[in-house]
Amino acid sequence: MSIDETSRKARQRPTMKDVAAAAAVSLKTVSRVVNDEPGVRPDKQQAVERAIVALGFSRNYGAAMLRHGQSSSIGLIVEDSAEPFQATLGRAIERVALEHDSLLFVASSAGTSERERLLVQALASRRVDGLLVVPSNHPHDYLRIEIQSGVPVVFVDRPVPGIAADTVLTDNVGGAIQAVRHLIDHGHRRIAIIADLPDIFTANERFEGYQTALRAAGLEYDPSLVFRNAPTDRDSIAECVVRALDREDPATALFTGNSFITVATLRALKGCSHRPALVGFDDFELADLLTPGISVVAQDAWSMGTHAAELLFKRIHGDQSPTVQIRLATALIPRGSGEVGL
Amino acid sequence: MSIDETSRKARQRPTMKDVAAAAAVSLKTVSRVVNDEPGVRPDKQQAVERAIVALGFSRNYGAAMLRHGQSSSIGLIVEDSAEPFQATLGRAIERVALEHDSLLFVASSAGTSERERLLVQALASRRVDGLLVVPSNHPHDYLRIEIQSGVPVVFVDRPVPGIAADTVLTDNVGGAIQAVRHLIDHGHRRIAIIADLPDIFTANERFEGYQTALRAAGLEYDPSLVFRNAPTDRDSIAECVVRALDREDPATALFTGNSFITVATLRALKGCSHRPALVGFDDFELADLLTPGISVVAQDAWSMGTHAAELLFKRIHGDQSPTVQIRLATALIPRGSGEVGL
DNA sequence: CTGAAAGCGCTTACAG
DNA sequence: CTGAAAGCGCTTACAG
Repeated sequence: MSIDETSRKARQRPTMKDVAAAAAVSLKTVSRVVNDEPGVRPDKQQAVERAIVALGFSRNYGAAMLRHGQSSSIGLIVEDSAEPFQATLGRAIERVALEHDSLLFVASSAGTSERERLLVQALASRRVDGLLVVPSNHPHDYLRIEIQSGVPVVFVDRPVPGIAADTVLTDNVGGAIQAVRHLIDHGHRRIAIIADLPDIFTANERFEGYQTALRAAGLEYDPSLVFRNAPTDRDSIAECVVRALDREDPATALFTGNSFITVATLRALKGCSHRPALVGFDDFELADLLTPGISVVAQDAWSMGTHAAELLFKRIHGDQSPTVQIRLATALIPRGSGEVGL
Repeated sequence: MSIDETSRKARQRPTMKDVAAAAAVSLKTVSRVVNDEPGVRPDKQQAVERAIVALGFSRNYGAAMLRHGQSSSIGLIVEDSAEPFQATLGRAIERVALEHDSLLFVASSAGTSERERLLVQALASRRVDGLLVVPSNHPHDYLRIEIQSGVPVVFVDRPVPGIAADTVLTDNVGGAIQAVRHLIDHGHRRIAIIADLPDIFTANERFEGYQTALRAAGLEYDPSLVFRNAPTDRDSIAECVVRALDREDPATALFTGNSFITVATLRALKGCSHRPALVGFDDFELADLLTPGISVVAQDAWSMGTHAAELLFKRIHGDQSPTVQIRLATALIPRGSGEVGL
């Protein structure tokens, strides 16, 4: 009964063979019509089109794929598809995919390499035409295998050392320099940085920018103003804020290394009587509605996704030119918090 | 040259046949090992497993699908996958899908029915095992066709009149009642509502809750406090705010019908000397960091997605029981803006 | 426990 | 302009 049900359902969808029978033409003629191939007599063409509508036929891409090797789908692996930056990235990629008649699988790795490997394999099994990956900071041998198998891969937001593939990055160093210089321009000399763990690529680059900006301004580098070990929980970040401010020679300005840290810092600062100047890396919603508005160096997730996806489809369409790395500029958005003097 | 390249690439991936040859067994034995079927002698099993690793074999799901009719993938159609509520929905669905060894296609309809139809067809062509849809408010005949073809469909956030399918909704009426009663409890008698267009299902339900709460408290319904035509641009919403407040008998409290409207209202209110009380429908990030914190009635996107996906997989696994509709409760979160008296 | 044959729904390569 | 045959990589149904 249940098996019967299943096989009936499977048969319920009409195939090209059914269409051919209904239109009294051969299977191949239906195929030509469906694929817009030339050389079909108008009357047969019409008969086929009518049969397609009448039967409610929809071509089985899977079957076509089996023969010609293209699945008309691509995959995106991020850490967390619900996080705003990555969600926007996905939306932009989705748009480009649709332009190429492709559909997007979205999968979240949660930042673990086991999960990432599992997802790469799952996507490879579906024979996606290409893969976009925001890589976790771990070995990626399984990705090398896919690349060797001929699956185009583009890395987004972070490169993977040792694997040559197109990569789209934010200009993290430049962005951090913008942020810190902005604070220096407003008279600050003691600027603390609260950033992600040093094993994260973007965190390292942003720290490098921080140092460069200080050096360029002839400011002394004070290690006691550097907090690079902020784990991703609010309390530890709040502790960093206290350590930066609650002392004899406090920081007068803060540079926060990503939007999670920025927001956690704001929570810690809430209710403080004398607040330091602040510029955050990465924009976030409502930054302009807070009092004061939060100045940020913004990354452009939308163009990042667009560039990455376009790069990927070039490869899918056979582009064999050398691997490229794209760096996207950031934009300083002053909203008040960074324009506070001493 | 380029064609050669392509065919070489296509052949680069080893097939079960290759594995069978390498392990000196038949194709069927490889199939048994790959599918964890019983009845394979341990030594052959090992030989196959070794060959799989050695060749880097990964099963082609597409080919398997062709035979047994399951693609091990599902599709999600939302209006905008980058919008926080829908992004969280997608993330929750993704999680459930992975538990069922399924991968998730995410596609954004931009709220237009042409795009939605196109996406339904694209997903149907890929023979997804099921479809989750946040439907646009338009006819959905193309969906009825898919349902008749046997594709399980679950509607999320909004029902589709005339199509019987599992549906997961927020208790919009109850949530609106919670919000408005909260304002009434704090002494407000003149409560304005700024909500979405009446052709939107959720907007209607929330308006119904607004009316019910007023009636229950014996308050007069004043049509001049009702703004149900707010198009989705900031300026029109700002205009509604002005019309509600800048008059002889102003509203003392505002109920905003979704988070976009809430935020636009806050922007309009920024800098106002005397701000009305406010409760918004739907939570948003940083609502607690604003001054005052914004009180909201929160929907639970995560459980919404989880429920919807679990419902879908039950259907995929053959559940034929009657269609259900799930209503998820909302939660009032007081943060300050709604606890302002007269 | 094992395997040879047929077939899923298409496209490719070829013949007329 | 049209179609019959073979084959893509698997699973199903069956025979040993």
